[in-house]
Amino acid sequence: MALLWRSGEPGEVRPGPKPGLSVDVIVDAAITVADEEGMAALSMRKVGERLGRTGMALYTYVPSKGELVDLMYDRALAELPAEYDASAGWRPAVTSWAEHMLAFFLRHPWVLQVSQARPVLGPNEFAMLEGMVAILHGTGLRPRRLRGVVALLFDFVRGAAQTIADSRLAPSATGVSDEEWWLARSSLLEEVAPGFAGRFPMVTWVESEDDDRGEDEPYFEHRVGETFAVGLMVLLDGIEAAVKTG
Amino acid sequence: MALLWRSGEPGEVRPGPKPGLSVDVIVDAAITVADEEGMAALSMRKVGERLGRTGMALYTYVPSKGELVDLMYDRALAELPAEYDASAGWRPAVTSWAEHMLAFFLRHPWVLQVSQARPVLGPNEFAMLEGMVAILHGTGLRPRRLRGVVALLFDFVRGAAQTIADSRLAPSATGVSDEEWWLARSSLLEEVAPGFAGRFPMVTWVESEDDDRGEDEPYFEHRVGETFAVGLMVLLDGIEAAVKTG
DNA sequence: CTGATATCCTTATGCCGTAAAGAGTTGTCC
DNA sequence: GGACAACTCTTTACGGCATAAGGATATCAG
Repeated sequence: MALLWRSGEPGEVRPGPKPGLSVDVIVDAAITVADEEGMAALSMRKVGERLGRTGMALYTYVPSKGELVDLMYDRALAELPAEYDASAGWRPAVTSWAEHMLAFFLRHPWVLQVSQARPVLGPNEFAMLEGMVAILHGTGLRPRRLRGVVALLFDFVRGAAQTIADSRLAPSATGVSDEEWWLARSSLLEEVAPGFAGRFPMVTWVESEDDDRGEDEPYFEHRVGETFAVGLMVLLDGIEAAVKTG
Repeated sequence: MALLWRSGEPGEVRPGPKPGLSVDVIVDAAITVADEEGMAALSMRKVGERLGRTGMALYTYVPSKGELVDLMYDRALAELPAEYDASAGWRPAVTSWAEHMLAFFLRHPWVLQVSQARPVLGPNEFAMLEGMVAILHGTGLRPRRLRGVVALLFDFVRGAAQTIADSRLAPSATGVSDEEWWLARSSLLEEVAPGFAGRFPMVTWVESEDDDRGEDEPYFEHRVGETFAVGLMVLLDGIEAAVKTG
């Protein structure tokens, strides 16, 4: 964990060859690999190769793959804004926070496989938290209530990001196009599970489009984005109720 | 996916030795392994050994480890209630759903590493959804709104479960006791990150206990459970607002 | 019995993280 | 300058993983 919080080390002069790498370039290379090929394809050897070294060379700078992943996570979080404009009230600020967060997760889907695995406790994770607690501080919510709200917000955004990221991977994995996949989903289910609609009437109903939507544009990315927007609205209303109760 | 929905196969008589195993006993054994040793320790070989076979023997019944994990997930979900008593209104019913769900995740922490990885679309997953949509159907919420609420609920409970599961693993991994770990967290941070409190004042504030709590009982399990309860309350209030708006 | 089909095993391939040992480089101290 | 220690990076190796390939054996229909 010391690596997470290291600042610019003094760089005392020491014997031995000049380091050809650094923790920073290793973390950057690892993030590139994860962005391009996904977390499953991330290996020490592959990161080493990208830097013109063997996989083992990385162990001079980083004690293990696990620590490298922690570093990747915290470094990636650095691209998030540190502050949000709450001058128009907490609602738009929280909305902005959630949207930045969602976009971040979609830019680095591999983060979704890190953030839920354990508390990493790096500086940029705290900076992100700091940003959103700062927004909500003005509401007058006491710490205990506020912790609940923070957890709720974070879990919701992460879950929504996960769903969207999945919806992007699923079709390419099966070879069908995006729209086809989601159009096929229901018929596929009826085929493999005869009587699906009768067995799960509520699910069938809730998955149906709303009355005010045309039948011609049922593609999933929009649908899932809509679900995010609705969930966020409901969540904000819940916070509002908590704020009013004091 | 056909395996997920297979009912009792007709069992047509066919040449070859009698099957010594079945998909069911394999899935059960795999769940036992995952419950006892965690998802990371789950391997085909280990499941095979538990059944007195080699790892390769499983491939007669199950096409890949990935499919086995999908089957594990859907089978585990079967232990959840199919219906909830909504006679006292949707609020207690949803609360009950959330508590069952949370307990389920904590009973099988490995599920947390499956459920967010991709849509599995097994029968018991739909049964679980059916149960909670049935609760909310009575609120009069339209499908679009309801989808947002469902996603919100599910993501929240899963995220909360993840946090609690982490808090149980973290100390044992580092070798310190549970209370020590969480007591040490702040001082550890001040040590490794001098000026933490000044750098992240809001985080420091929000992590402080509420005024009406004694200093003598700061252990984390309670704290995290509290956060779950608060989050759920906020969430329910949000749903209530959505219901009133119609 | 024959031939087809099934279960299950052994073996092998190519990944993975990382331990161990050593080659080569660069500094400090005498 | 020479010795030594510290350092980077490589090679090799170990034990694990999922799973492809091939073979031994058991069980059916004919």
